[in-house]
Amino acid sequence: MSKSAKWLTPAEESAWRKYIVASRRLYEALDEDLAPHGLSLSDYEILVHLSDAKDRSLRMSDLADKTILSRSRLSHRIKYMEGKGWVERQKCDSDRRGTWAVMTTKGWNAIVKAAPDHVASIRNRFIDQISKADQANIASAFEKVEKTLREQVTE
Amino acid sequence: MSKSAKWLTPAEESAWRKYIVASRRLYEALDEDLAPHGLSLSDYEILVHLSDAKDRSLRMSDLADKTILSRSRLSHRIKYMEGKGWVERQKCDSDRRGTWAVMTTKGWNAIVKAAPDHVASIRNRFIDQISKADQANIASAFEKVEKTLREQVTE
DNA sequence: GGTGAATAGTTGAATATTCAACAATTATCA
DNA sequence: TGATAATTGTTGAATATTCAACTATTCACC
Repeated sequence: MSKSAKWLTPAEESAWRKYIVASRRLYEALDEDLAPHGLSLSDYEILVHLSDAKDRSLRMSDLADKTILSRSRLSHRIKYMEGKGWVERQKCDSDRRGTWAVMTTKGWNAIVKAAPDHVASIRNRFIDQISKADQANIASAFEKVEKTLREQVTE
Repeated sequence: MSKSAKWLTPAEESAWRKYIVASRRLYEALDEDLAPHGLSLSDYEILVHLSDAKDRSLRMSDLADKTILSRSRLSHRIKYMEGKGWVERQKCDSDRRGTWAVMTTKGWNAIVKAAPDHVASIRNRFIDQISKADQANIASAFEKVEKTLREQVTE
């Protein structure tokens, strides 16, 4: 760290503050909207990635990468979701260290039921509040941020 | 919820995904950068708001609002920070239900020491990755999002 | 002035998340 | 081959956060 000790300009500070405050509140709101379905935002993400995957199955480590969850956290979470009957674990044949997380029909039903509300929630609280142009700006800006982040990790 | 069941267009979905993924990683990175100073991002925020305040003091509830932390969480956190010697609590005279959180010199030193690294971290990982124009776009877009969120709460 | 509702803040128990250690397996490579 | 390193995933303990209940005080208002 401590490359440059250059402070933020007022414009930069404003962008940063507004982004961080809105993000925190947005996350909170989406999570609340999802709560009636008995899902947290990260549980939802887990189910989404599983439902997109071939055979609705994913190796634990792939799922952890996709959801940006630590392996340990995912393990604990999957244990919980197993209890709910939303997923099952299966031993992996090709790599015997591995485990498949497999979404059940019950899990599929849970996400199908939650999805319309969740999408409406994203729309009402985020997408519909910003212009089409800003959507594009945000997409490209954050893609850049993420790309750099990815590169910086291995620096 | 469930106002409109309208799904997201590809452009909308892309904006949403890129924003959410980058945000998660960004948060993670900033938190890691701060860790060597023995601070989490929210501890840092608590100290920032205190150091900006008159007499470096804030009522617990004001501090909770500014930092977007629940009162309970703030209470626990302040207890921890009291242990570190960064803040003290003082009974409030004008409203005897109240408590002031008061930053100590030690707390001030802690944040002064951490600030340059943290700012550099925000700069390297976020601000410097986006154009000036996008900074402005992001500021206004997220301000809008936050404003709506604030209004929606009381709906 | 007194009563009931609202607010400030804390607390301990319930949950969730991180952290460090671990077993099992596979990859690397001399 | 065989030794060492790296990867996968889990576990239990440590920490952090939420949740619900609670005390104390102030506010609203008759």
